[in-house]
Amino acid sequence: MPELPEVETVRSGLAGRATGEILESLVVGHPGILEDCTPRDLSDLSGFRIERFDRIGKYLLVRLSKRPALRTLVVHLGMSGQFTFQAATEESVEGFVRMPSGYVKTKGPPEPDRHTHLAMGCRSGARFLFRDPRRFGRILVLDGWGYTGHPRLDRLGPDAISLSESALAVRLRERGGSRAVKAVLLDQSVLAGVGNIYADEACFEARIRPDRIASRLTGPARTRLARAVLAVLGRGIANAGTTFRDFVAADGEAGRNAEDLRVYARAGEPCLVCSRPLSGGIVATRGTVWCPHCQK
DNA sequence: AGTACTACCTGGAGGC
DNA sequence: TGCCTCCAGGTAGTAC
Repeated sequence: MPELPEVETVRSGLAGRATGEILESLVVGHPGILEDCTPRDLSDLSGFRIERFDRIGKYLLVRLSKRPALRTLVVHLGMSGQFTFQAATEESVEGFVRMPSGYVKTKGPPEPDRHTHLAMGCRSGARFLFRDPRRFGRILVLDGWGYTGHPRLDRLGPDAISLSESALAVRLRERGGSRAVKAVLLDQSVLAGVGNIYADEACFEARIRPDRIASRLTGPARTRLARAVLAVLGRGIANAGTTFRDFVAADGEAGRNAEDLRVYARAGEPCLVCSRPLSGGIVATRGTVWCPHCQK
């Protein structure tokens, strides 16, 4: 679901197309997705210009300015969140786009529906939509442009792909503790950005059982794990994210990484290395898949 | 302090 | 066909 590679795919897609837009009308559908802010705080962003898009872990940070004021719109996609952008030139009517040849069905961003919890119209006529059927996503408005300033952000460890392989290995040693390797990878205060899919993929690539106690890993195993984390996240970004059901990039396109996954959602199917059946179970309260032969 | 577990939420899949 | 139950999972909060 939206983990670091998916959020990075959204961020880079927006950075290229939506930077410079000026917000005009901000309409909240379901206030439950707002955290520590009100619909009024959102509508007060009218007139702010989008200066850049940043990301830390699974959080998208939309940097806004108006005269001396700086704000950050923080977006977390939860499990099923979609944050899409439709440029003014892509005039659409109920799922259709007007082209020179007439109206044609669009494969682009979704149209507003009962799962659309925030719509942001821009002065240019462009539009952002935040859609999230399961409503695990959250939106916050913060003063300033920091990477801290709210408990959610203050708790985060370093962004996973901001670390070198050796720094990541050190981090895993210092913050490993007496819990499963998978629990450590999922702990956003250790490392920000890894979720259930990439945790399983990283453990497989490092040939480490996800239920191994982290503090008992050898040095070489930690190094393999650090390398694997960076590798699987890098592949995910290169493939524009993993789409199982809901994830789409800012332009509405699905990611291509699902076909590159080696263990996630493949319990019972043959291991791509040894051909023995993959095991499935619960580790750190999450559905987990691993190869009992290849991962020790 | 560190670790473990549950509530939140909905759509889709599977059983009968 | 339709109803029911179960499952997915990121995070905060609570329990131990």
